[in-house]
Amino acid sequence: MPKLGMEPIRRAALMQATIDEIGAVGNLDVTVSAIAKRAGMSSALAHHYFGGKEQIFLAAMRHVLRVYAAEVRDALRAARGPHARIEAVIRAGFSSTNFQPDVIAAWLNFYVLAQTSEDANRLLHVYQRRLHSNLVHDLRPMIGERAENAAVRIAGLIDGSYLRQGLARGTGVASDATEQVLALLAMELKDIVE
Amino acid sequence: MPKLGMEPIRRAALMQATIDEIGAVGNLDVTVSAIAKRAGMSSALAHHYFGGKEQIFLAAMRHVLRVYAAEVRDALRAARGPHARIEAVIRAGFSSTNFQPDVIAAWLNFYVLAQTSEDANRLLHVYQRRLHSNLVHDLRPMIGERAENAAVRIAGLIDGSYLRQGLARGTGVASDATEQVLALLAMELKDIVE
Amino acid sequence: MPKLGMEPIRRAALMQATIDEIGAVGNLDVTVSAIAKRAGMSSALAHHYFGGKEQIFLAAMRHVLRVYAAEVRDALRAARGPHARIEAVIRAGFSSTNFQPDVIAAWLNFYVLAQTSEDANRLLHVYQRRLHSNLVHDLRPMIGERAENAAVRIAGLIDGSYLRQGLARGTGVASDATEQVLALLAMELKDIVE
Amino acid sequence: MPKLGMEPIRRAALMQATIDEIGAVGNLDVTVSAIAKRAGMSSALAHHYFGGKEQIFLAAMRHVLRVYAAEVRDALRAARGPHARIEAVIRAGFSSTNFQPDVIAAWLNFYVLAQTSEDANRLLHVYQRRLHSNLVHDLRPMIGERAENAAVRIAGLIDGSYLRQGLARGTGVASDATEQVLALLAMELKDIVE
DNA sequence: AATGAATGAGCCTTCATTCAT
DNA sequence: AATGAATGAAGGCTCATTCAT
Repeated sequence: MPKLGMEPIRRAALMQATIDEIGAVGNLDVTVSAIAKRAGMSSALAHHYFGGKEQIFLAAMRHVLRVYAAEVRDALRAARGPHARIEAVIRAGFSSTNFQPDVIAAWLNFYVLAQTSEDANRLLHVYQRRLHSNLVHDLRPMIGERAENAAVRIAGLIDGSYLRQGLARGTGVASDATEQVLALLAMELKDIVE
Repeated sequence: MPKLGMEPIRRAALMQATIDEIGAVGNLDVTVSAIAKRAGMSSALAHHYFGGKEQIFLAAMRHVLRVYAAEVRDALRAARGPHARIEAVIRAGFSSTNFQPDVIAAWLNFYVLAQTSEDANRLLHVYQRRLHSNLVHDLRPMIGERAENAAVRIAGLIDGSYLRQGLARGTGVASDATEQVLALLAMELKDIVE
Repeated sequence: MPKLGMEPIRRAALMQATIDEIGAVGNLDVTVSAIAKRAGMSSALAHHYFGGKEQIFLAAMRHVLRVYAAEVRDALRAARGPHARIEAVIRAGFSSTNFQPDVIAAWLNFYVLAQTSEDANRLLHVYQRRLHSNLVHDLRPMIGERAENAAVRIAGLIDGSYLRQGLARGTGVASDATEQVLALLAMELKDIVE
Repeated sequence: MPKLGMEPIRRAALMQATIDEIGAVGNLDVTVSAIAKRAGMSSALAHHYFGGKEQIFLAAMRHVLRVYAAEVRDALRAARGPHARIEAVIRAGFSSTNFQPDVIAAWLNFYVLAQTSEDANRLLHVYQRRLHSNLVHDLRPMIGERAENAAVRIAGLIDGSYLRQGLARGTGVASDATEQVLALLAMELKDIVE
């Protein structure tokens, strides 16, 4: 069975398994063995490829962020005009890929991990900065200098919706979350005199 | 040496020590021994009083919620008129008592705990419902049926600000968070045609 | 069964068990579990009392050194005159207590440990310095300035005999080793012109 | 790329790498992977050539012994007369080749290994017997029947010096060790009446 | 009321070794 | 000839929890 070039395959399998396992368990109290088993290999191999537990977590986190970033990029490419672009960014966050229980659980736990791990903290900051600049970039043409604060609020509400969704396990209504953020967007755009 | 009435004192000390320890460690990977030591007693005694680790966590969580609730109550009592009351509720969330690193870390971790523990989940829902109804209660006189959605957005932004604050450890700017939520409130109130 | 004041008893049992286990296994590839089992307790308790494997080793090493030191001290106390004292020091090293397979194996392994552990190195140096100064102290009255080098040779032969004894497991002839060192001593004392 | 005659080269590289690695680590807790990497090959290949870890150790040990034996042989060849020959044997042990930290560490660890491995034990005995007979062979013409015991003492001091040198890592003074053994030799030769 | 004593269970990690290519 | 892939086994260590005092 052993083939060559297994490394990327194994790594990908482990990253996905990590997300799934965190989703299944609900927190970061996840054993390397469980992740490895879910990925169909021994825990020793997982260590061989990643070096340690934290690095497995970080890789999984990067994976989630990468998927999210790709989704945003695609959505932006298809959008026409600033308003459509902002809406695209918002909708991407609540897409079926990102708004699933497993992924939400992973995000939430990554926030916790970020309190301890410098690397995790950095990754999350990258995400936040990117979201912020995406929003500002398209808000500015429409509302000028108020774009900065508006972006903070919109991003804040997105995260808040995520957080709250983490609680209501199972009954996730992505549509509602999306609508609330879009409603906020509408207000921000209409609100001439702040 | 004292023999009578130690229990409530011990329990209170343990709850506070739990918050502190979670804040210090940054996550729920907190040992009962560490908590007990911080509270100045043996871990065996901690078990004796609370029965187990999860129950210690839950008690700490209730404590945080209780403190928060008291703060809101006091703020509401001092406020005059619906607008002032809403502002009071918002400000309470970012008060110096609740917006400290330790407490934020505790909150964040309770969200994670709520994904596993039914009791924790219930407690967090109580908090959310209370916040929601507080907001709706005073928004309705001003904006009628739009109060429901507005409350969802405001509460969402409050939670989102908390979440984001958990990341920017140390550089907490409660004022900014408060301002952003108040700005949202202003928009919600002004926004006649939704 | 749990009593109070168990700590010193447990610690002593662990130290002895460590010596025995090293002797039985023949090297430092000794598991904490095996030591603990030999001492009649769980490995967790061993960790509780000593903190870790290396510290268990060091404690055992100190124990061996302490026993040796006590034996030397007693022997010195009973000896009359410089010559008798030196002979006492030499004989102590090959006493039935110190020249047993277990203890020899332990010594040999401690030498290895001393190459890695700073603490172990220090302990062994203490032993060497003490032996050296003991020898010099009583040699000097008899052979003056030649005492230094004579002491180096005598101590060296003592250690060498130990080393060689480590190989000939089982067939330990303490008497021969002692005789050889005493013979060296005789030469050192007689050798007027060096 | 080469295909023929690689085996002896690979084996030699592994033996040397083993010595180096033991010297670097300070004990026998040396991984096959580390040895193989140092020798520039995969650990699988190391197993392929030697069969297992212990056999790698034994091969390295034989290598050390072989180098030592060659050095002694050369020295003996150049020496004229019994006294010169004995001195040559002594000096060989403390030659720059054999008295280096790496090699000393290896020797020391081989002594430990000899307590467990029958093969290692045998190898070390071969060394000891050879040293002994070398010494006796040239001592006998000079001091007759006293040669046996003198050889034991000289060999013992050589080993003891080695052992002590293992401790004083870095500050190796081969000259002093040599001088002490030569001084002992002088005494043994002069000492008419034992 | 309070604690030292004690442990079973479990996790991360390492490593020698094997196997297919 | 040589190696990447893979794993079983084991070890050190931690921790929640229990118990006798």
